[in-house]
Amino acid sequence: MKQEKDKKTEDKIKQVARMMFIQKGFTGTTTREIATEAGTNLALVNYYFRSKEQLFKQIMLESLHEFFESVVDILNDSHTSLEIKLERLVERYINQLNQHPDIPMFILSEIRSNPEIFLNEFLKGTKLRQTVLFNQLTAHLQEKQKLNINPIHIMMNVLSMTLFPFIVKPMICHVTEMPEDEYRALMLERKKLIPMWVKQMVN
Amino acid sequence: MKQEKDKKTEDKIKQVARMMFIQKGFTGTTTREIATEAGTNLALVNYYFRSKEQLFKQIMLESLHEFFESVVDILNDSHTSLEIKLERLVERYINQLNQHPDIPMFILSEIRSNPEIFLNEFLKGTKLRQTVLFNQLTAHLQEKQKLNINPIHIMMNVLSMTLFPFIVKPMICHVTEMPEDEYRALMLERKKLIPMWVKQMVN
DNA sequence: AATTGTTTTAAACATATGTTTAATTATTGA
DNA sequence: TCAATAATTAAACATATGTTTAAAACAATT
Repeated sequence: MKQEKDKKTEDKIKQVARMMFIQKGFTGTTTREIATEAGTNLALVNYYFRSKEQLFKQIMLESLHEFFESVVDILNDSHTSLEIKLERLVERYINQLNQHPDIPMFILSEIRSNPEIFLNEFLKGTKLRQTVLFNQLTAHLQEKQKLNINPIHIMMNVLSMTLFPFIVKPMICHVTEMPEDEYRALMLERKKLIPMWVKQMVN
Repeated sequence: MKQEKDKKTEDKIKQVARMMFIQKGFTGTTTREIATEAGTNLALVNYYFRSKEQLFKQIMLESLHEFFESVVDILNDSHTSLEIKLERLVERYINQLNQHPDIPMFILSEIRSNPEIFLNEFLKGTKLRQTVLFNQLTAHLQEKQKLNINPIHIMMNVLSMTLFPFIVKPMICHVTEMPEDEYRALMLERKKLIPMWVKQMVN
């Protein structure tokens, strides 16, 4: 072991690579850029991570984990009502997205450019229909005589209204001539609004 | 002029390039692939379109036009009510998306990898706040005493619920274990559902 | 201080890819 | 038919980029 003052080069490379991959994707990022940005030598990227692809996979796995982990325990909490789950889910997701607004586009872009590998390798075993939330939602729609509405619709609406605004932020800010911080404030309002709208849908 | 039987090579190149750009993005597509796929010589891509970038810009402009044109006349029709506009907007968008489901991701990916150039060059002059729909929506919310809800929220919800499901189709089909045609059927149901949900939001 | 193992470096390698060139072939109009 | 213009081709060019190599610098242990 050598240095303690500045972060070990291995970590520095990874940290820089994460930022760049998330911002510009796998093909949009070069090993030389990573090395330069990390203030190290080009060969060290391969020395520590074997290949660009290995490095990428590590980072993608962590991003996915970060992205799903934060909500999976809410989805499967058997002690809370549907309403509470909705509120918590949206609240936590929007907080998460405010901190890491580029993660969804990062994941979606990589799915697009490599669907099979991505879905099979990274997302195997992720089953939405078996969550507590999904079952509660299904039961609730039955009670309310809304059998014509597939619960997937409602799940999709929650995800759509929560995630999509972050995905299209640059575009919306542009076509509405809205500064970024004003947009961010709007996003925070949605923590209360989305659960309210969804409740209207299912009642 | 030479051939009439098969489409002129220039058109063939463009047609093939469009498919590939939309599916795999700018950096994910090579001029050699385009040439091979079009059954022509590599140099002809540059012969007819000067550069890969020129070719891309043409295609992107057309895609954007295709994407916005189909709805801009609905947004600005001064003879229809808010309700009718919502219904028509969602209906037409979903039809459009069923035919070209990859266009949104295509546009969003390119914005991501090149935000400034994209927004300034391709989207200048697109102003959502000046549409008839936006004004009607604003007035409606005032009438209904919903001044605390920024009309942008509602616009965003319409776009979110309409577009997002197409963007995440591969992912959702995977985590819900749903075949693609079943998913497509769900999407068609949303033509009626989304306007209904949005009306609940604003009333 | 010498040995050993780790980290860092510069350079080279191999390949991919956008672009250009110069020559050849095909088409058109006089 | 023939000259001029357009279309096509194979090859070369220039550069970018992931990866590897071999040597040097460094750190730690004995």
